Amino acid sequence: MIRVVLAEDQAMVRGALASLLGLEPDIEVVGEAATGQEAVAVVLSARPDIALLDIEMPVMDGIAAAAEIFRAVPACRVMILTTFGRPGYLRRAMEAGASAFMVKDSPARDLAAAIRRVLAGERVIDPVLAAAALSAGPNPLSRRERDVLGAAADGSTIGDVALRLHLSEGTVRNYLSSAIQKTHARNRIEAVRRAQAQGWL
Amino acid sequence: MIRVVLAEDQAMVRGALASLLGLEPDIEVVGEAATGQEAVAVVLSARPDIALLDIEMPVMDGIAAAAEIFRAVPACRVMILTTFGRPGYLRRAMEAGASAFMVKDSPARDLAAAIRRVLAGERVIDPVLAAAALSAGPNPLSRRERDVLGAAADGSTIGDVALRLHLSEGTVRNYLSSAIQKTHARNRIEAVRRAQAQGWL
DNA sequence: CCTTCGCGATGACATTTGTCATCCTGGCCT
DNA sequence: AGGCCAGGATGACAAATGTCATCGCGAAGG
Repeated sequence: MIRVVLAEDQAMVRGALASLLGLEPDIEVVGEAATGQEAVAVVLSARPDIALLDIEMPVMDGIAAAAEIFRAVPACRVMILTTFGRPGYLRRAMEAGASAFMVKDSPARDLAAAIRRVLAGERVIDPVLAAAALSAGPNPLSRRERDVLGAAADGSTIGDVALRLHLSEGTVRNYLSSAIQKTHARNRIEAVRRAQAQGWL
Repeated sequence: MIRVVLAEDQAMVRGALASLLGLEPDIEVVGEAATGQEAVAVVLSARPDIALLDIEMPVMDGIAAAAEIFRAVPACRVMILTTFGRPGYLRRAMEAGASAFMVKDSPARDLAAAIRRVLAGERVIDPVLAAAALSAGPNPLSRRERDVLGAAADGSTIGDVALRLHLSEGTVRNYLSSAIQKTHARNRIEAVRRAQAQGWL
């Protein structure tokens, strides 16, 4: 039996995926989690063969959880299953030691197949996404540029961001300006959208 | 047997939900769709007892599909199952004739139960959301304010929006300004976020 | 050792944005 | 007929935003 731990924050989707995997005769869901933190804990106690993680989760996101599981339980293969096929996500997932990266709009039948392939030692990566990630290149934003852009994403004014990050307003403006240029955007909002679409941020 | 048509754009989630419902002895999934348009067509040909619709779908969203199904196939009860519990969504779904509104982070077991209750003639509405919708009140934005705010949501400049909507720049600024005030926001970006969070837009 | 680069800051500047008062139009309601 | 309101427009003005040049500092890296 292939023992799987499932992490996904939307309970109904989590339950549905569990029932989907339950249909497979050789797969068994031995644990569920709603946050990344919970996922790490469950994997530590259940010691599954596979950890199937969503990325968008509260408390700790799936990529951070992947890194932690990869470090603490090397015997457990980590698979990422996510809504948004963003090149930056794929890159970061691979760096975190994930063995697979797939998106939720591929067919349901592919999931079990991917699990078996991963267990056989293969790496499974959505081919469309792999191409996109390669052509997109790495994240051009510096650490600070990401921080500032991220802090401005919710509509905060420059003053707010400066306060929150303990920076001068002028400095915030400068980082924002360079982020705008690096993303080829025309203003802050476009820069945020572009960065999010690429999985930088 | 309760005959259900399932509309959801993410194939894997759709398949997983189908398998979840397949576990119920008295429920049968007789059709699936990935867009609202497809959902209407499938319901017209399959004549199910229940149409279970996601809201965020391409081509035609779930609310528009709900209205169309309610009009064309009154015997079919429409249920909305969505990621985002936004008060405005609930309100619009009810106006479109939906019999149920639930969010994907309630437990998986609730889904089949809700289907049975709807078929028994009940209306099923997430209680937390119902309270939020009542306290939030109706959408304060006028038709035009929504258009303009929606067109500005992707980071377009005022000039872009004016061009796209065939308005003068000054007019766009005025509508944007009043939308900002009605949403109690401090700038365009906050206004967009607030409006989206409420399900106006 | 010298260069480069990231971080942080300042000051100046042109644009964009948000706000307000005001005007015109055509429905709609009484 | 008169009043009211939404849509559309203009012009003026203050505030926020985006850009640029320039400076200092310290950590790599040749």
